Amino acid sequence: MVNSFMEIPLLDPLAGLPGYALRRAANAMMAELARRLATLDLRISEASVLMLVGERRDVTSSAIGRSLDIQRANMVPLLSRMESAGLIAREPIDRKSQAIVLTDAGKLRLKAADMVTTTFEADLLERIPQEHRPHFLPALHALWD
Amino acid sequence: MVNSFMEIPLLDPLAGLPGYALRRAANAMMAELARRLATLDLRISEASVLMLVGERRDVTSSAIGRSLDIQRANMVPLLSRMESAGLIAREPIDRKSQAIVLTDAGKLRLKAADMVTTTFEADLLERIPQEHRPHFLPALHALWD
DNA sequence: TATTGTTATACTCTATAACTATA
DNA sequence: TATAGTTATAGAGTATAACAATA
Repeated sequence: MVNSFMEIPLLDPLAGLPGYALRRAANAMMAELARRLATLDLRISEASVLMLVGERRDVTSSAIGRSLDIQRANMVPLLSRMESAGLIAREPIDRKSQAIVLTDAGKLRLKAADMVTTTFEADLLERIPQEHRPHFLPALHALWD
Repeated sequence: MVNSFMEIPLLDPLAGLPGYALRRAANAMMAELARRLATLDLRISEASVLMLVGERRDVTSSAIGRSLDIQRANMVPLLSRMESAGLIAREPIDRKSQAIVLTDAGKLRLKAADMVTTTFEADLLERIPQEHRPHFLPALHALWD
């Protein structure tokens, strides 16, 4: 053993980088959210679809994808799984487009997902010291758009 | 066409959720960083390894993984690719462990990666309005650990 | 006993190209 | 012409289980 302190993670030299910290924080929080949503047999992307469709009408697969930044092609297996699970149904808008709507089971699952995410968001904010808390969402939005 | 406003992304009902905004901001920023590092033929994980190993000595594959939150098993293909690219080499510590060290080419690539990430981090911070900026890193660290 | 390095495997997310049909 | 829905495919990250060899 050349260096006996080798195994002690003294100080992460990358921790001071906002971009790196952003990635680590997002990974940690999303892993926690995924764990909680798994109790409802939902992935994060599926819960997002439920919440989005629950508040809108006549939302097509493509429109959902644009909102959530998921490509058209990747919406196909996502919505297929949700349809197989009985959470959503497709209703024709015209001969080209279909509206994604929630089934009764989907609405019920949405209620449960809303409770989980509400608790999750509250827990997340509570971890941030009060003086930093009001600045968090505005800072994120500045990066997002 | 049932709803002519269907295609207009009026207001994302999920945008107010800090967790959702955290994910979107991290995705957007990491996509941008990945794009910039790609000009150096580096992935984010590879640049992270370069920066970590560049500041330490006798760091084993397992220790790097613990620092970067990458599992042992997933370090294997990562380091293999970097070794094939001539960026790192392995030096025996004992008959069980190997130290990951930077080759000359690795040190050169690290310098380039440092310039890219320094610019990236500065650009990231500049996008955040001044009054929110000092609160960003502390808030992220509160979520991370 | 615990840890290192490794192999194998599988799942999720993401990205691109291409095609058909319809607006 | 542009858009919707789809298929196929590939890359990247991540997760678990298992194994041999060594600390």
